This record gives sequence, C-alpha cells and structure tokens, in this order.
Amino acid sequence: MTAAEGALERCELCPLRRFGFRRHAPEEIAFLRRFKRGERHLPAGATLLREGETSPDLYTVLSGWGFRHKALEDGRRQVLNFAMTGDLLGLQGAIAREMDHSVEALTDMRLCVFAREKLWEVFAEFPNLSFALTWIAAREERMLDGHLLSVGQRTALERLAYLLLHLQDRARFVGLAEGDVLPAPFTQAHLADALGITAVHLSRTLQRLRRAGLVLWRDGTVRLLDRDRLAAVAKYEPLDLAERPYV
Amino acid sequence: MTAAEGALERCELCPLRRFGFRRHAPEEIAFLRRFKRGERHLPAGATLLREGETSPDLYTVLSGWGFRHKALEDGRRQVLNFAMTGDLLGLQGAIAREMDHSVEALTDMRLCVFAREKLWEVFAEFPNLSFALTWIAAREERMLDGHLLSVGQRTALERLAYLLLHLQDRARFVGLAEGDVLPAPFTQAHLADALGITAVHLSRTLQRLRRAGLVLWRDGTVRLLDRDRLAAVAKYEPLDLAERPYV
DNA sequence: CGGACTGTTGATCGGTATCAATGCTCGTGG
DNA sequence: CCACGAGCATTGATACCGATCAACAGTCCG
Repeated sequence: MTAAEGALERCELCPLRRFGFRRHAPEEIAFLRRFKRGERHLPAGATLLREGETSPDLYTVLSGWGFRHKALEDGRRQVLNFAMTGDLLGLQGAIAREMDHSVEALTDMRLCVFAREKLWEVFAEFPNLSFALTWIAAREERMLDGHLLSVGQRTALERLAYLLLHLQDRARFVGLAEGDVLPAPFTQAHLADALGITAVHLSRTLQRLRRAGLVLWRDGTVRLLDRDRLAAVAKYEPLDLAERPYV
Repeated sequence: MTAAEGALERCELCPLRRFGFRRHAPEEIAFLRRFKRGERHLPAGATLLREGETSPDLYTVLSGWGFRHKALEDGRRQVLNFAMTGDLLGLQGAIAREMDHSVEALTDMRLCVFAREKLWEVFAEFPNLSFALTWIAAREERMLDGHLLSVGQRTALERLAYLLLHLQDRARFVGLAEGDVLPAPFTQAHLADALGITAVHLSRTLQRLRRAGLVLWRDGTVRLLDRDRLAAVAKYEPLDLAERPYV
C-alpha cells in the first residue's frame, strides 16, 4: 500500500479537512471510519445513482465533478445542480424509498462511500453529525431556491451569468478554483439543461457575455473577466457559506 | 381556558397526530412541550419570515396556508412552494445565519412556535426528531427538484396541471381536501409566480384547462375533473410520502 | 479516415410577455 | 344606500425572447 492510499483510508487525514469544513471530534472520526464502506471511482459519463432506484449507499465527493438531474418521459431533462468536492450525494435515496433524481459523473470521480443501513447510528449517537446532515440538506435547499428563482424569473443572459458566478464561488470555496478561473468539465448542453434553455440559445447567450468582455471560455476553463459587471447582470446574491460541515 | 385551548397546548393531542404523521414517543412529546414556545396566529397577507432577516423561531403550520418566495431587486418574484398543515417553516433560518427566502400567509394561519436556541437539544438528545428534521428538509428538496423540473422543462399548460395535482395531493394527505376538490386560497398571480409565467398568461392557460373539461375554479375551490387526463397533460409523478414525520 | 460529439450561425416559428381596456367583486366611506 | 376605488380576472393586439430546423466547422478518438 502506498502512502497516498493509506492516507485516503484514514479519515483523520481526509482531504476535506483542508478547506473551510468544520473539524470532527476524534470519536466522530472513529465512527466515520466504520460508517465508511470504502471508496469508489467512477469514470466520466457514468451514472452514480438513478431516478426511481434504491441505493444502499450515500456518497461524499472527494474529487471530480458530477451533476444531479431529473427527466420527463419524453426526454426533456433538467439539471438540478452540479456536485463537486465535499458535496453529499444520495441522501434523498437514503431517507425516502427511492431516488427522485439521477446523478451522473462529469469527470472521473472519487467518492467516499457510506452504508445507508448505518445512517441510523448517526442520529442515534452523533449529534454533531446529525446536525451536519440537516445542515447539508438545508444548504441544498438554499441552492435550489436560488436556481428556481433563476429559472423562473431571470432572462437567459441573467441566468447564465448567475450560474457561472454560483459555480465559481462554490469551486473557489473548496479549492478547485482561484481568482477568476472556473474549471468547466461540463458542456454547453449541461448548462442549457440547468438553465431551462436550449443548447443553441445557450451558445448565443454565451457569445453575448463574451462580446461584452465578461467571460472567456477556452480549453476547459471559464474565466470571469469582470466579476462586478457579471454580478450586476445576474443580480447575483452569493451563497452564505460560513462554517460548513461535511460527512 | 376552554377545552379547545387546553387541547392545543397539549402536544399529545396535537391535531397533526390525526393524519399520516408518525407518532412520537412519550419522552419526545415531553420535550416538544418544552421546545414549543407557544402558538402564533397570523392574519392572511402578513409576512411570517423575511428574506435576509434572522428569526428566533421556527414554525410548524397547524392550520392555514402560506407560501415561500424569493424576489429579485427589481420586483420579479418567484413563489418557491406553498405551505399548509404540517409543514415546517424557518428551518433554513435556524440553520444558516439568515433566511434566504420570505414566508407569507395566504389565509389566517395558526402556527406552533419553536425556539431556535433549543434546536441543538433536538440533535443532542432526540434521534427520532433529528431524523425527522433531516427527513423534512429532504422532502422539501424533493418538492423543489420537482418544481425546478417543471419550471425549467414543462410548458405553461403542463406546469399548471402539474402544480394543481401536486397541491391537491398534498392537501388531501393532510385532510384539507377530499376527492377532486382543492381549496384555492391563492390568486392566479400566486400560481403565475410559482410557475414562472405572467398572470395574464396564467389566465389564458387556465382557460385552456377549463375548456378541455379538466378543471373548474369557482368560489375559492378548484375541482380536478379528470385526474387521469390532467396527469397525462402534466406528465405528473406523485410525491412518495409514506410515513411522514413532523416536529 | 470516418464518425460522434460539440459548438456556431442563419432563418423562421411559436410561446409567452407586454400593453391596454374592460368587467367583476368586495369592502369602505360618504 | 349608493359611489367609489382596489384587487382580481379576462380578453385583444402586438412585440419579442427563445425554440426549432438546418447546415457546417472543429475536435477527438477508434
């Protein structure tokens, strides 16, 4: 076993500890090590969780990007949110009978796998972790509130500006981005499905942002060239993240 | 004190126990009685919680209807969801620093008030209730997933059919509706803001459903005249509610 | 080399917004 | 009791944002 592999299995060295995440107490880390069933690697494009199915596991993203989505029978698809380092996936399916949405990998992903059947122990014995789960669910709800406002009320141009700022803030918070850079593992079609517009129209809308000198998208990275003007276009309100827990 | 008033203060007689809600253990009821700060009446049209403000309380709806909403600076408003008997309001504000949305009463409301500062005791001592909180947050997330799919992908006609079915299912579950009836304490403008269309267009869209013989809206009640055809129009998938907890 | 996927651009169509006028109901005050 | 105004709903005319259909270019990869 290499040193790197060893580190991955020792929760006290969890890479998530580095960022703005809250620290766990020693007994919580001891429990998490039992709660954790292992790690899972998922190639880009693979489906982690499928709408309508039950899942024996829930996951914390250690690295890589994915997205949650939900489809209508006729193929129309809504991207509900993107997932990146530190995000919890599958809590819905652990709490209700089955998943109400699917999760797919955008890049190769590394996931920390937790056993659904031990979820109860969290509530029974670890108040901090129970709180963290509620906190995480409430945070996702906040993001959804924001997206719903966006899709319901903003124009295509505003929506796109909003989404780019949202993703860049989140990526920056977990150390995936610095300055005005945003890694872009998604295609224009993903953004279009997240914003409720067509891919064609997304392309045109992106052009407008480019021509206005607000963004640059090249070689898999977006740069937000003028954050203030972009925020003004988007009517952007940042997520208040403060002290963030994880599982 | 009248008998009715007495009953309201005794959590073991909580009116919510009547419906599909999960039963609490005696010690949980004892705690809830301490957790509960009292009851609050709110007249129709009043604002319970305001975006950007902090709230010392969270609330369970005992009776009446409200709605959660979020606005852009220029006045555009998105109705995020409706709230009725049994729904928990203000959890966001209890977990994050401040509310990210507002809550307003559609009818007079009666609310059970809980002290935010005692929320921690729930996690520290009552696993079932902690789980209930996470469950409730996850349920709200499910509803938001559904609404986002609706606003992002469905046409105005589909959205309206979907929302009416959604509300009727929820209302029926908590005993506010029977058969094909749905109490309609909201105006067309509320529905329009929930669906991301204008009130004018909502009126026209509703006409189409009326003329197709699918719905009837008179004297503050909507009747869903042909549930199957309505569900086909909406591509409706019901919420899986199963054993539902409350606080 | 060929094919799949992605992104771009043009032409046209259509769903929804906007603007405007009207009628209805209801509560209020003269 | 009636007049009035406010809020809500309806309907028509017109404008526009974004969808659709289509062609083509670039890149990647087997």
